[in-house]
Amino acid sequence: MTTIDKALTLLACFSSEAPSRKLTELAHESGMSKAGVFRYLSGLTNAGIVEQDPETRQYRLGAEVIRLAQVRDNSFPIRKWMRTLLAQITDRTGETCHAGLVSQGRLFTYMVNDSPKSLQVRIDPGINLPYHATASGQIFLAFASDEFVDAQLSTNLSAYTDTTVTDPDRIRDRCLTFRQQGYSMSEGGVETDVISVASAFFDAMGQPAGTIAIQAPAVRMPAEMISTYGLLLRQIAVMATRHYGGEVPG
Amino acid sequence: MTTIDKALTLLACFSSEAPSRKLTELAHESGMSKAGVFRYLSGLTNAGIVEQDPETRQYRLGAEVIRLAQVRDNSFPIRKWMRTLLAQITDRTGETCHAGLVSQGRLFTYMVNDSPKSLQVRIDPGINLPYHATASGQIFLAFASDEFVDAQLSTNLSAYTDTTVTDPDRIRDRCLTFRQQGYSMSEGGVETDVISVASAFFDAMGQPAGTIAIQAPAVRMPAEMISTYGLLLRQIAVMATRHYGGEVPG
DNA sequence: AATTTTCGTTTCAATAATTGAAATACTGTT
DNA sequence: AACAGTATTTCAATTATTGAAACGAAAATT
Repeated sequence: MTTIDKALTLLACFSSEAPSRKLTELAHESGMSKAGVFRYLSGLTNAGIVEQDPETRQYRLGAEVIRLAQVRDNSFPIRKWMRTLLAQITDRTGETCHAGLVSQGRLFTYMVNDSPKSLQVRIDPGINLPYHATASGQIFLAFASDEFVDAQLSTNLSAYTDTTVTDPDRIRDRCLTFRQQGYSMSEGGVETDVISVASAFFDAMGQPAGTIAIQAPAVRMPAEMISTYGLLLRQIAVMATRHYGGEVPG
Repeated sequence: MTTIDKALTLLACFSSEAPSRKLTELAHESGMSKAGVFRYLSGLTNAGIVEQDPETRQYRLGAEVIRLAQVRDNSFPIRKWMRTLLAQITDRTGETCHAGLVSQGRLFTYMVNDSPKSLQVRIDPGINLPYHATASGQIFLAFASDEFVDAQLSTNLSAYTDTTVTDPDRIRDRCLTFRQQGYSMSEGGVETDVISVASAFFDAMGQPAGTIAIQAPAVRMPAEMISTYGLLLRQIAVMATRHYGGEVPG
């Protein structure tokens, strides 16, 4: 492992759930020495990738990552067409929807389109989507490589609610069905009384690149609506695959 | 200079103007050996910060920077209130406006709000704003430290149009006036027939952190309107400073 | 107000990684 | 088929990285 790798693994420690981190915390979490982490953070700070809060001395991501994200989006524009696709979904369903993207093996909400209704599911961009407990995560697993699925399901699968499925074998079973259907559903996987439905879009090698999902209060989601929404999402996801320059497998 | 510093300076080579770069190109531009640049890019690729186009073998920024930017925005939310401020500007003026942010000494467009009119100035987020040739850049210089101004004005100042001011001393003069006014203006600095007006917002140490600007076709910008818009932008920028947790100097 | 604890930062000699020139592999072109 | 332009890999000399421990500063506790 090179110095650069070590420095950059620190970036994985920053998430929406824990956006500001103390040095000691980072040292523990990454298993590296305090002195080393300090030096790595100094380097990242020089580049503007992270910055240190002058008051709390905690480290957080810096303004440079914003510039880089804009540049990325100009060179590989997803935002532009994704916005349109999500708008179509909310128009037709009246529900909150989001697009998930995978990076470094982690699936996160890339873009969210809020429902106009007053009772709505609230979700922010940049949130991690656990594979085993979300519709997005499961449809992703359904099309991912065996090694990837094994890696994900061999970690500790937290039960966010009473109804979270945490048994790896049951998840594998469900994913088989989801793959055939082309869409997945999850009831109360992360939060009770929330049902979500998701479909995946693919890259040029036919590997899943991201997901598109609807999240709605369970009371607005009778069984027949789930399949209707699922088919809609599958259609939209095909368009996403096309925009992405990808290929739907099989 | 540490290995990390060297690897991360490569990131500065990626911009909206040149989002995809060849290895050899990067080696030349950064003045580092080809082998070194290759290793650095490998590290950055492992972390998902950059990725290589499988066809052209060119390097571009990766999906991880998008996740990082979302996390940054959740921990230090500028987007949320900036959107509202820019909307107010376009509502009141009918013109395209943008917010600029500084990172690593470079000012770039952070957010753009398009004019509803059919004749409008087109500008994308993530574009570099040259200090000497834009209204945003000049109002930033007007409040920046002497060292910063010296550094910026001692580089080659390109003339984008016939009317671009490239004489450092004249720029310094203009900045003095702009500082007193609290807003700047630039006529045809980057593109002919475009006038822009800008104001700055500040961080907790009273240093300029970013800018807010209007860009309009020159034909819609008589002299008296420039000062009206300038005063509006100054007001809005004060609000931005407050949201940012900063302090207006003087 | 004094003490303890916690955390960030610096130091330094042993160690292990980085370094770049040159060779090699690859890709598309003449 | 040879060529030109790139991207990778190799390898021994060199140089930076390494982490334990010391230090300093701030916060929490007594």
